[in-house]
Amino acid sequence: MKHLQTFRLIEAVARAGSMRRAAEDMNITASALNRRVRRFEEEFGSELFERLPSGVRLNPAGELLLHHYRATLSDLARVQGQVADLTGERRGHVSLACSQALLPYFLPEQIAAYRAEHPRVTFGVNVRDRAEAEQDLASYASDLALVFEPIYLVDFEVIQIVPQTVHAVMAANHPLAQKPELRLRDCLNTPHIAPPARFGVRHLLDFAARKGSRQFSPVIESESFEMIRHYVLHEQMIGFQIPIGLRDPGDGSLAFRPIATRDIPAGSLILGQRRGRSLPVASARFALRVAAALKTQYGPEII
Amino acid sequence: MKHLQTFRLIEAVARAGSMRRAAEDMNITASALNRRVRRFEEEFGSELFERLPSGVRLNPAGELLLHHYRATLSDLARVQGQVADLTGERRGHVSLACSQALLPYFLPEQIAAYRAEHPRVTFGVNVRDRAEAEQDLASYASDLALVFEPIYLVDFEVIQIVPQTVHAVMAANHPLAQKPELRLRDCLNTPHIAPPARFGVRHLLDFAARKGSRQFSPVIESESFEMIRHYVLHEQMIGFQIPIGLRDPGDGSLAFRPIATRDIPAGSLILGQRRGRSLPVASARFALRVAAALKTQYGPEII
DNA sequence: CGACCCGTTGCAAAAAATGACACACACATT
DNA sequence: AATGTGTGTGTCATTTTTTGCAACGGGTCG
Repeated sequence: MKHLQTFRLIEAVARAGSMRRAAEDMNITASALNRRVRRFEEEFGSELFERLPSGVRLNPAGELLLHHYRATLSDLARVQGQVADLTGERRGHVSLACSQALLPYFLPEQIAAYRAEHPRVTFGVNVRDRAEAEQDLASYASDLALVFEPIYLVDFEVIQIVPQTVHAVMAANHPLAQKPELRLRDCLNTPHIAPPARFGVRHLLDFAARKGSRQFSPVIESESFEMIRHYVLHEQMIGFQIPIGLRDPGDGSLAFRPIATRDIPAGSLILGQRRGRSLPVASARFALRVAAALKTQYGPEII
Repeated sequence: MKHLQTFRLIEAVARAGSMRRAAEDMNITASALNRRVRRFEEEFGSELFERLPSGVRLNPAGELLLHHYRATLSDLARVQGQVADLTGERRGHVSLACSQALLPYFLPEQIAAYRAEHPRVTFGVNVRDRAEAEQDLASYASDLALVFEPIYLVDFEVIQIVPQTVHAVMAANHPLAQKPELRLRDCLNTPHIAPPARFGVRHLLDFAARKGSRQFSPVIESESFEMIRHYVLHEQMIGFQIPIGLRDPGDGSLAFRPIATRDIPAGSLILGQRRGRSLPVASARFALRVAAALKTQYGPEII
């Protein structure tokens, strides 16, 4: 949209931290860029940047304006989606921030099913930890977030929430695989592999261990849930994951068992959006579908 | 704001119903206007108008876009208000739609008090009946609405609500002025003057009369509450008004008495805004003040 | 001090928007 | 049927706006 060009430039300047660099990024001269910014500032009635010897930085007014721009952009996308709806062709773009556990099974299934109905809708999947996901929503970088145990919940509007019990993942021949349900002490007393503290599963584990005056001390820490899932096949060790990220591979190699909820209470997997925002049509529809799937597959027990 | 010029033109075309007329309104030629509209339509990806032999009319896509424009405009005004706040000078504009009863005493006092603190804030007061007020909010023509007995309440967010008992207004020497409280039958049995059906007070009167199998039939119908208030001084007749629009002139000429709430239940005077909208700073502050004043002066009895 | 990067400005060239006019078409009046 | 008036839309010269280039002043770092 051409009428937003000035905003795009301002955003580029804010991102680059320098007029000249931004000018290069946007393929215009520094002088042209500078004059557009100055002209806009005059019209707007306030400077947008602090001019430092080393470059520029957004001042509070600039922050506010940039926020307005992002909100405007988002609303315009929504309108264009609705218009596309009117003309019959469902197109659009869905961007979502999600936890790793959703990647192997749940999200591919959901996206594929949605795209089977609406082939012109494109997707952007951003893997984010709990904190990043909410920041993504706040900056309009993602329309939706699907995260396990989000943190702040400010400006975060819950669309659907389902409980997820922490499961231990291990090789099928692991001794603990005999028991139908594991206790926390079983896990702490055997070598284990887990993600770092910023992930929801680890957070629950740490918290539960501290509560029992124990310490959770993994032999291996890995950011990749996929690596954890595979590693337990190579060494007698247990990993951790939530049910939505687990499925029996069918070859009998992998086993997973729930950990007693009296030791570790079930965590919440939450689908949400930025509070008060009207999502683009495609994102809103996809959110409905995901919410329904979550409820069907993992609801409706009370948390 | 220059970057919204195209939207302004589109709005003008929609309003005028004709390119040429809109061009004249906006002081450009029809060809220039036409090209801007066409160019935008192409960029936007959809036509905005139905081209009829007699002119143009917004199509659904155009309606959606225009709504986006108004929302954008409103948000930009809010941002500018916040920026003005940052720089210390409180300026801005408050537009509100209100019922007539607020005009003689309540609003002038409130606005004057507010402007005493913030002289750079300007006001737009639009007198609207119950239906129009809500439409004003929906189209962003007014930031706030202060109306008696609003109708639809869709997309209407209540900020403050206070009860208002219908009062009879009459000359001090009117026989009914002897009683401390009037019954509905007293009113129906004496000549009366009232506003038309679209006003809240009349609505309550009609409704109450029908309920008692009577009919409310005023001798004079007037849209002007001021005229009603003055007319009862010239002829032995009773008019109707809510307390917020009444004050003893001090010369003993006018009397007003409540009508028993078991005959006519108290109506609601409601301060509200468009649902989900973030108001400009000035409007939000003014709303807070008005809400507090309403609560102090007419609350907090339960309705 | 010189080299470098920063934002900013003057001026001429390029690009975009505009105004004036002509055209095709639909409808109402003559 | 002819005419007149309204509509939207093209064409082209003209005006306005924007841009690129080069230069300037000021700050920082080696």
